[in-house]
Amino acid sequence: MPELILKNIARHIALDPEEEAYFLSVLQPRKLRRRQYLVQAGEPCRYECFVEKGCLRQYFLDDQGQEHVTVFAVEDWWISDMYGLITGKPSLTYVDAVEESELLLIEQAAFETLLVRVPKFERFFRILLQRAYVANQVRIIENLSLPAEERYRRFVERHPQLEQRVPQRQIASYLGITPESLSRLRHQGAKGKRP
Amino acid sequence: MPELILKNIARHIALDPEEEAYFLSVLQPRKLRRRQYLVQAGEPCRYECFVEKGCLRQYFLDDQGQEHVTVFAVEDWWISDMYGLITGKPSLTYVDAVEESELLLIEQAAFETLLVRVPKFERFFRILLQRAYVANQVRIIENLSLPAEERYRRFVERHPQLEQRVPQRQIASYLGITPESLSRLRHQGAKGKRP
DNA sequence: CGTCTATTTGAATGTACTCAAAAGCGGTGG
DNA sequence: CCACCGCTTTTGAGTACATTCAAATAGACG
Repeated sequence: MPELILKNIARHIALDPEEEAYFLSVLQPRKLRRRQYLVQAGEPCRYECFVEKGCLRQYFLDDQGQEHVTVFAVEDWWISDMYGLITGKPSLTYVDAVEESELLLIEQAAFETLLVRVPKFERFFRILLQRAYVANQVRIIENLSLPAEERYRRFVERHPQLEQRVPQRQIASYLGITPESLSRLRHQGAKGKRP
Repeated sequence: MPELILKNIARHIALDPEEEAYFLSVLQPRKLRRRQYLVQAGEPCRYECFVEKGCLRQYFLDDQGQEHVTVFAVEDWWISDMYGLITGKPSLTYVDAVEESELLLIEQAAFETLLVRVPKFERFFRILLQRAYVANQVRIIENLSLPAEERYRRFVERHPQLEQRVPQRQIASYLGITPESLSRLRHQGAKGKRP
């Protein structure tokens, strides 16, 4: 069944049959209901996670208890609390389901073992991380240099699906603006078209 | 001589003597004067770069021709145009020297070969990238959730050295504010202490 | 249906910005 | 050594965009 994840991996490395079998044996399927947590901040238990179906979000709470969404992950994406996964320390972030989702998890210890037993995965995750790094650089750049309206425009352009699936409140959080501001942007932006 | 880079690497992987010798043979020492470019946007030539001494900055130009600093790299840090390095396409960013600097470069092709011939480096750069990823996530979070003054406070806290070595103009750019605003922050922040 | 949360709208506020000009600093050449 | 030039930093005034607080409306879920 896990066609999707194998295709995802095949984009960057080629597994022989044994490696593939071993990899599949490491995966833990899991379903998540809307609003259900995969990871909670402060919790020691962590996974590398691949989304087969549905949509997850990652967020953290600031000093005032405000939520800030850092990542959305839809089908064919990887998501995890990278900090927790690397350091073994308690997570800094929460990950929960935006909608009913089907996941494939790799438990932290199994993840480390996988990297040792099939070193090709070192390469695979390095490439994944490089892309994530570049994407984050671009996001930092855009957050700093673009007005909110333009950031919103680009967000919709890049994630046409998400616009419909995720509450505006959370998109506003991802963009770093208040829900009120996003609401105004959306309506003013539409109007501005006629002279 | 290149003690520093070997110690840097030894933090995550252990090289045997041959591997070490090969690695050293790949390094190209280079000195850079103040304001001299290592990489220019649009240029196809790219390196993975380790800073032995001095300080580099990475930045890009937006549509209006404004500079935006994305990274400072001092001694014992790695810096590169990751986008160019991954994709082989022309760089999106500029990298130049803030002060007289001594670098160790790995040319792009040599870098790919290194990863193949000494796969331990896949691991090394994966770990490096994981840390960079987390740092970028934190930066995104802070840019979105903290007022400029607090961002400045934390920047100084984390990079006490840079405060002295880099023009305020560039720090302002890194923080995503205008030089005027940074100047005001610095002076108001100091005053606010007495009732 | 009723409750709870999300979204919209309004009014007042504030933070950071733009534009403009003065002051400071460093380097260069007469 | 001093005078000048260019660039950075500071300071001031007016402005704009996004925020906060508050309240009304709309939607979703049990």
